[in-house]
Amino acid sequence: MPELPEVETTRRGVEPYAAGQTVQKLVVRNASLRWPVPAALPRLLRGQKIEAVERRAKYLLFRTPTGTVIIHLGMSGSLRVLAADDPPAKHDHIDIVLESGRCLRYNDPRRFGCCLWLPDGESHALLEGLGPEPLGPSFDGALLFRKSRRRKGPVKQFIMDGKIVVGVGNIYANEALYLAGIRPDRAAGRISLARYERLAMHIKQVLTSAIEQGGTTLRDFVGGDGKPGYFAQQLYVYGREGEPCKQCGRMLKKSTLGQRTTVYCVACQR
DNA sequence: CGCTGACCCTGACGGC
DNA sequence: TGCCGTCAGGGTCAGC
Repeated sequence: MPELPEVETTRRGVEPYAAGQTVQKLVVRNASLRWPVPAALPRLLRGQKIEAVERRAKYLLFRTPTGTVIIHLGMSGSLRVLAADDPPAKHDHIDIVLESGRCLRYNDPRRFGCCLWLPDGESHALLEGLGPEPLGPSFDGALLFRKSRRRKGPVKQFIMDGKIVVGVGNIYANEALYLAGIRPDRAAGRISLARYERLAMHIKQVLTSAIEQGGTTLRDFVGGDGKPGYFAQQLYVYGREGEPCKQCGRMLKKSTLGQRTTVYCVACQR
C-alpha cells in the first residue's frame, strides 16, 4: 500500500504510541525481508528508548540513543499498533513490543520491505544520495529543470528517481503528470522551466491532499485492519485506463514505462 | 553518468 | 472448482 502519503500517515499514527516508549523486546518471526533483519537487532534494541519517529523518503526512522531502526514498507507492508498479546496473523513478521503493553506490528506479504539498524553516528547507504523531500522547501521546478538537462529518459521515470526527488511513487507520478498536462513519456531534458514549475506544484499538491485524507483514517492504524484511506484520494488517471478523461472525455491510454503502468490522456497531456 | 531490464515475493483476479 | 497467466502502490543492482 505505501506511497509517501501512506508512509507519512503511518508515521503520524504510530508516533503517539511509540515516542517516549522503551522497547521491552523485539520479536522477529521471519527475518527474510528485502535484506535479512539483523540477528543482533533484538539485543541492540532491548531497553532502548524511542526518542522520535521520523520519516525520510519512504523510510520510517525510529531514533534511539544508540542508533536508529530503519523500516521500509516495500510494496505491501504495513505497521500497526496492537496489544502486545494480540495473536499474530499471517505475514506478521516483526513486533516491536513496548513497555506500554502495546506493540508495533510489521506485516508484509511480499517481503519487499526491510528492517535495519543504523548505529548512532554512522550513515547508511540507503539514506545517502537521496534527493530532497517533495514537500520540503528545496524541491521546486527549478531543481527539476536543472537536474533534467541532457536527460533523454521519460519524465515519469525522472520524477520517480529518488536521487532527483524522493517519495513520488507510481500513482502520484501518473496523477501529477496528468494535472500538469505533461506526457509521461516526454524526454525529461526537453521540458521547459515553466512546465517543471507546474509539475513541481502539482506533485506537492497531490501528495499534500493525499496526506490530509490519510489523516482522516488514522484510527485504522490502531487495532483495526490497517488499511489507510488509500483510494479515498480522487484519482484522475491511475487505474482508469480505458475510461474517459475527466477533462476532455477522451479514452485514457495505458502504456508501460520502466516496467510500471502508466496512464495518461493523449489530448490533455503533451 | 544515464538508462534498461532482471529480480526480490505473495496474493488477487480474470479467462478457460 | 481449479489451473494458469498477469499484474500489483517498492527499490536495488548489474550491465551496457
